[in-house]
Amino acid sequence: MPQKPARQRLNREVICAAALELAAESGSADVSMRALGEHLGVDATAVYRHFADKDDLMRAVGDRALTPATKGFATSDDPADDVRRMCTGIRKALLKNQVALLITSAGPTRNANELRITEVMLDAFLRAGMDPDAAARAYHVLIEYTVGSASLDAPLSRNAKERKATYDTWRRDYRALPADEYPAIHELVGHLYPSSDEVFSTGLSALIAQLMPA
Amino acid sequence: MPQKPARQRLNREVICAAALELAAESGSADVSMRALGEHLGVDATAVYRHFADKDDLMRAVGDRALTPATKGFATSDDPADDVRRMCTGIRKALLKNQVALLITSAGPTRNANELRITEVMLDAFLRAGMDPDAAARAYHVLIEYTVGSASLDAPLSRNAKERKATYDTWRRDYRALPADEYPAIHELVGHLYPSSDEVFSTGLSALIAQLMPA
DNA sequence: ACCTGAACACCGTTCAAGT
DNA sequence: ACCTGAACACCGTTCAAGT
Repeated sequence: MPQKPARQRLNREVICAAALELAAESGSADVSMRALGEHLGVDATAVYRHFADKDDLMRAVGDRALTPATKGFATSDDPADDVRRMCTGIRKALLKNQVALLITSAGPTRNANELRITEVMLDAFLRAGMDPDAAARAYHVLIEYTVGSASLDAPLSRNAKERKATYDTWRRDYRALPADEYPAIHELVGHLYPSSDEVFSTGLSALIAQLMPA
Repeated sequence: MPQKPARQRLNREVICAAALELAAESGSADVSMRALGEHLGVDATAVYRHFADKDDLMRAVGDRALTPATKGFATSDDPADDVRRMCTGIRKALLKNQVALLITSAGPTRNANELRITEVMLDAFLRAGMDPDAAARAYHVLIEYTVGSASLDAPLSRNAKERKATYDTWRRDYRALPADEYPAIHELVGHLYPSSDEVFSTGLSALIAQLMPA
């Protein structure tokens, strides 16, 4: 009678999936190799048979997290809207899996989803009639804004109630400042820290409006 | 005869200065407490008499690195230009000291320089005649863009020759892709990775032009 | 071919002890 | 009041050994 397979054979796919599970659970993509090994039911060092080092693994994990942004993305006849939807999808995927900071620190993943995103966005700029220099520049600006702001928003994005409490604390800190030294802060403190999704949307619209021809 | 003072008494100021020295030397703000102690000629754990933990220390270091951006900053009668100069100064200070990623991961420092920057920028938006909501939003967008893009540019910003080599490698990777699957990348590959300062400037101008009234 | 486990060279942080 | 040093509970990674 056949042995029941105690656990699945290790490969890059199941390792990345396990890392994303741990990241989603813990709220941080900073997963230790030992914790990852335990989650896989395997010695921590077994992962090194499939990835050169942790950096290599983290790049693969980061790219895998972007799958929802590329899977089923459909180009429309409105290039500006395509760019907007793609950037919004990237942000959503990064925040959901807590991998924005990971990608920011590990650098370009050069993996499948990242390449697809680049192709879709460059294609949209070309369809909008932009010249090559403007198209390349717009691509870099929008990627930096999208990934960069997700990195800054990530620590707060987990729990709505907790996030609101943090914002309240920060506003309280501002109100405690001497009003004569910080008059503008005192005047605007009630308006600071709106929803970070709204802030992102404001900047994204501004960049698209300014960088892409009407 | 008096003992010569073997080394300076420890305080927050000299500890931050030492951490910034180490960060500038190593090209990364990720300094270990043990390395910091050695640099100070002191046991690693002595730092804990002056900072609650490493996070507390890193926030102080991050804010201290922003000193050049606030020191001697003079408000003009052109609010848009004030915002532009402030954001450019922040970027320069972050990249010089390699502290962008540190601030991104540690969150707001709530220290003197950060508060000064907030006051100067909010004041500029008010002087530009913006309503409170638009002013607060513009502040968040510009800070996220400035700090976020510096975080992404930081790993590359150290050495011009090395940076160019990295860009060349990335362009080579793009050219190796199948042209039928990635036509837009192939068309634009020669224009990708312009100077990151130019990319930043493009985005900054676009945001200011769109968010601040003309 | 793939995984294990000991080992190495590190971490941040606590706490009793020194001065 | 301030610093030391041992100790604790971790890290990423290498490499010989197992199967």
